[in-house]
Amino acid sequence: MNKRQKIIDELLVATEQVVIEKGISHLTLEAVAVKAGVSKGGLLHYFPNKNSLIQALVQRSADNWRKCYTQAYEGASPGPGRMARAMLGHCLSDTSSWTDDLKSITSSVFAALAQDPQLIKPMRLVYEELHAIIATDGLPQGVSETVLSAIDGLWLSWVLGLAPFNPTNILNVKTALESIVNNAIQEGDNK
Amino acid sequence: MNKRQKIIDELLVATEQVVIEKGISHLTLEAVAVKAGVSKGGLLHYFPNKNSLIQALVQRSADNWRKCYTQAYEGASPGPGRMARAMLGHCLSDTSSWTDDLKSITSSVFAALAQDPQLIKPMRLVYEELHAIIATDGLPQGVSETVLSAIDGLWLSWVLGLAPFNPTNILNVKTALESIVNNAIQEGDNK
DNA sequence: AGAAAAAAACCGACTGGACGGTAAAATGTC
DNA sequence: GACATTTTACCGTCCAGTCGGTTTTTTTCT
Repeated sequence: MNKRQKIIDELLVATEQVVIEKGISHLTLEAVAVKAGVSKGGLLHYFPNKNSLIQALVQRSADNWRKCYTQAYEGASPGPGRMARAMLGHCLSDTSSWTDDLKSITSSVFAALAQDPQLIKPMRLVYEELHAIIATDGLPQGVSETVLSAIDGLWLSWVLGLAPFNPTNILNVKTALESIVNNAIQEGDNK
Repeated sequence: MNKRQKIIDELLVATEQVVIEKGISHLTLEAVAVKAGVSKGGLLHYFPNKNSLIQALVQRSADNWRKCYTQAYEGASPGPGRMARAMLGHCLSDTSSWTDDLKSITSSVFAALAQDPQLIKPMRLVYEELHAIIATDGLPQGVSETVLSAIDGLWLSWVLGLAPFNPTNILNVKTALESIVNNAIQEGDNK
């Protein structure tokens, strides 16, 4: 990674932090510049305008997200419900950097929504890819989709500020989902 | 409902429409006033500032949301999984005004996030009430919570613009959830 | 009932600050 | 010296909120 791209990355990290720490309403070029330790002009040297800054932020988050679930998928054993099991293992585990990834992804989504909802497109593409994999997950129709939706529901309600981060509830849902997935796999075996 | 409250309600509806039609970034007092057919001064006569406007909007949506699930709950037959069944019947049915309610709720959440994340509090309270009911739903631990989370995931990913509104996917998830809930109820009967 | 007074509703020009963006100068780098 | 980088000063726009005023409605008084 050359120097220019390294700086760009730092600027994007700063952008993310501003959103997380101060909220979208305080996401200004000035705030990002200060957080990154440069002047506003310096920031605008790398991104011609705010739109392109957020565009890059979203792209970065989307790429990261894709990497997340791809890794989880590859880490799970092959067979029916591979993606469902991968997500349960990765997204709902204590040890993962799940919450950090979530904050990152969500700050991008918020920034995009506040700037221009169309900017969210790269995220949508990743989501579509994810759904395409889910559709061939090999469990009875709707089961893997349910796992995905339930996980989505847990983190979205949290990042929107609707629900507190509740480990107990997450664990309960995780356990229930695991048993659902296991049942679905067994039913498939018995057929 | 007296005249003043009727006007206030119309102003809140206008606010909602502006968010839905133009996005949070274009939610200005001027835009709301125009949409409602009054002047900015007229709008500010009822709400001393933007903050109080959005505060009222969130409160209204929260009340509406509470009404939604309370009605659904009361409409479902008593017994284990009553809330889970209620939500599956109401939230994921074709005939319901679910999507309209969602747009309304979401526009409030967005407006709150853009103005001041703390304003979301009334929503959080409703969510907590909902969870309290869910916790006593009588199914094995985590099952009703999973239903709630899955439904949340479906609508949140939609309203955030991450996923298209996909009736087929919704139906698949609904079917899977119904079978999960039915199994959980039967298991309880057999014990 | 009808005039007078008071209150409530409403308007729209204006202000001050915030913020996105520009441009030229200054600094550093090869 | 040429080029990239960075800063500083500045501009124009947008927008929340103010304010003085007008109109409409309600209340009060006779």
